[in-house]
Amino acid sequence: MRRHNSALVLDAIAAGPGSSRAAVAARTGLTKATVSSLVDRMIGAGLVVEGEAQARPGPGRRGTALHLSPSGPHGLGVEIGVDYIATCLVDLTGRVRKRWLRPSDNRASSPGRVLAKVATAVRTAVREEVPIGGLGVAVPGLVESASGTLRVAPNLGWREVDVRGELDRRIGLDVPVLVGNEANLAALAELWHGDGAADFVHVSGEIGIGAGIVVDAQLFEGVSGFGGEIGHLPVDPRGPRCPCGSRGCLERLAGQDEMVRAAGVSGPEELLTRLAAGDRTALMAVRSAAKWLGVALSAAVNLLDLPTVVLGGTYARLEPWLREPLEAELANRVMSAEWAPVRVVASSLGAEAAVRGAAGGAVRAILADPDPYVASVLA
Amino acid sequence: MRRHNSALVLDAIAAGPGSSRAAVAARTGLTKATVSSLVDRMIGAGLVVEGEAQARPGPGRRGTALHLSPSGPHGLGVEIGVDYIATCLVDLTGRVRKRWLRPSDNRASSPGRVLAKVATAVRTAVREEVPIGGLGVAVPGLVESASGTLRVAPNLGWREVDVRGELDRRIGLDVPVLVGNEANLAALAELWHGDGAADFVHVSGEIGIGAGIVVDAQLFEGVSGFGGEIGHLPVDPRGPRCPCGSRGCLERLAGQDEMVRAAGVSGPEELLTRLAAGDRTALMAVRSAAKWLGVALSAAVNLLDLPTVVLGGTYARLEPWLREPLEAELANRVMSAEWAPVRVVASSLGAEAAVRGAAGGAVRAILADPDPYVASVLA
DNA sequence: TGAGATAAGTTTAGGCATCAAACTTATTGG
DNA sequence: CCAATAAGTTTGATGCCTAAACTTATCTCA
Repeated sequence: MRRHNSALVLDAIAAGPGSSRAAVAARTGLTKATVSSLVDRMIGAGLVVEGEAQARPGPGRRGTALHLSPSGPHGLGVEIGVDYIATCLVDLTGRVRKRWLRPSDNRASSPGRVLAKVATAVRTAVREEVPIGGLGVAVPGLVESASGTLRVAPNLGWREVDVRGELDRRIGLDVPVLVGNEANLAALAELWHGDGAADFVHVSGEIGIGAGIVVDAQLFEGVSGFGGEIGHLPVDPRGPRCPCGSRGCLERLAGQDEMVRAAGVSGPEELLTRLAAGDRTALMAVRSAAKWLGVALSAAVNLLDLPTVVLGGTYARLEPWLREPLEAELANRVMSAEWAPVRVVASSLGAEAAVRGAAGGAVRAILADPDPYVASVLA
Repeated sequence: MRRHNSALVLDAIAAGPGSSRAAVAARTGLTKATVSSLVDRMIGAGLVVEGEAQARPGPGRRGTALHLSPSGPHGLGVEIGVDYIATCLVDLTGRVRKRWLRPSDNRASSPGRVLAKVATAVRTAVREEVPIGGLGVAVPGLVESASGTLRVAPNLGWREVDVRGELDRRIGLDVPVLVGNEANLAALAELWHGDGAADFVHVSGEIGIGAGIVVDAQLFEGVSGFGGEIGHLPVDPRGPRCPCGSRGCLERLAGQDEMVRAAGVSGPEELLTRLAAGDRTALMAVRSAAKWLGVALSAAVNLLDLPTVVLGGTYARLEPWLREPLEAELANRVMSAEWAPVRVVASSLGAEAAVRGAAGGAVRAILADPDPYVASVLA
């Protein structure tokens, strides 16, 4: 009962920062008395702080503003990329306190060695002297989220790695550890920090192509966490062979590597300069990727009836060149398109989305069900 | 609180019919005292009945078996087909008490005239003298389930029909009215009465092709209830024009009408006899439909990672001829297929699934949240 | 400047569902 | 027929919520 209502109240405060107790009561349908007692508990636990009394138009006592505490528990996010390890520390409101990025060729290292680096990164962040409420880890592969096990990460060459267990062992931190697929966490970050859309596919093009599907403000994980794995949708049955064993996979036709190869450049940075300069080969390469992306996305959009496509990762920066051909392809293939066209937008977080999602996920767990945390602090 | 626990307890009784109060307590984690009081309430409201005391292996008092009451509130389901109106009455356990089927060319009638017939069907069922706890209506079109409004039903030629409102007006029955898409309700029926699979796509081929997607024992409705509308997935970009305005829609290539046309027969019945007789044209027609079906289903299966495809409606009876080419197509196109092949099974309910789903949905609403019903009965 | 009006937030008394533990009832087996 | 065992009920305590009265703070108007 209290558990449920605590979540309700905290959610109201998060949704409307600066609300008074009375406003929260009106919003949640609880009585002022109940809200008062729950809020006091959460202030005691350091989740909520009181702010200035707000002005009001007419007569009457002014309400005291309530906010999520910026010095409350922080979420620590780590992203294990193919060639880097990114870390960031966010507070309850989602603001980034500090971030780190260190290059690391994880493809060439064993899981053990990489996780040791992750542990070092975590220890560095812990030195910031802010309370850590949870740890989130984003990995570019298939994750069984319940156990925190990485089943397979093709682009790292890893299989069956008990990420949660390993990290629990390597860092003495007694906090919940969330392990998630990089694309899924990026989609969640977009949900929390984006333009407010609650239904979309978020495609992030890094070395691989991942998609996170958000329906009704909830991540759609699919049956075995495999949901939304769009990278290996076979878009061209007669296309080139893919390391996964199939033919004409999206990733093979629209991934970063393929764009770079087709454009004849050294990497994504050069690709961007060439595009800006109007280089014909580069433009063609991106246009072709957009077309294949459109084929795969239209299947998702048709089936799940999603109104929005968010371009994340490398695709975010390529948006000016991707958008038009992608929208054309979608308009052609999506059945409800002429009635309600699919919106294509660039992610506001870009390549940073995954870490932000990992860090956010760690604190969101507290926000979604604060009572256990409150109880543990007050005990 | 009580509301939540009532649902918990009733769910335990439904899942394990014949359990004792003590067993339910163990299963739900509530105390025996709490379970006793909740069960007594539900017995009072006529949802639950006590059965014989069960034998037990050792010493100790025997528990009294608890069952969902077969004389409790019944669900009344009505299906508005293109050329028939089907009705059925089911009890809390899902057993069919009685069913009706009357031919009716609904394509040629106005919504008002058809809904008048539905009202008559409802009145007939009410004469059975069993308590009606809810009414479910299955329609072959796009439904906004919250309001009970039919947005559009291409195969009936209807648009914007307030089905719930109209029926509320025409029948004096004061019960909740559930309006749902025929394919979605059929999928739910399969979930409740099928072989226990909790994740599948259910495709039903009637005049149109509808799909219901069930993930984690929950119907996936999509953003605007449009989810899983597979009938107009464009499977062949260069295919024939479809009344919907697009080209090469699945429905146009694999629907009942197309199979019948391609086989050169008068209707589905004749198609079946010809198939049984080994008629070459009929076999080819079905094989082609299976191929297109495979194209559309593989997109769904890839994206949602579903392990099972259920053939419903007319397809259920065609399963012996559909299965092999369909499985071949899926094996080819589904990425995870060689690792975990997609199972193709025939629906156990066939053409009856939609009515069953409508009737079941009406009572499930009570099972899922019994307290309001209990309160209203005891008041 | 002060009384009246208005609204925020707190206190208090009461209700209701749950739980733990004691108790009653039913059954088996020596 | 009595000890052991388990189902189900009764009882008293606890915790959380609510309604309603109360206190505090602020504005407005005379």
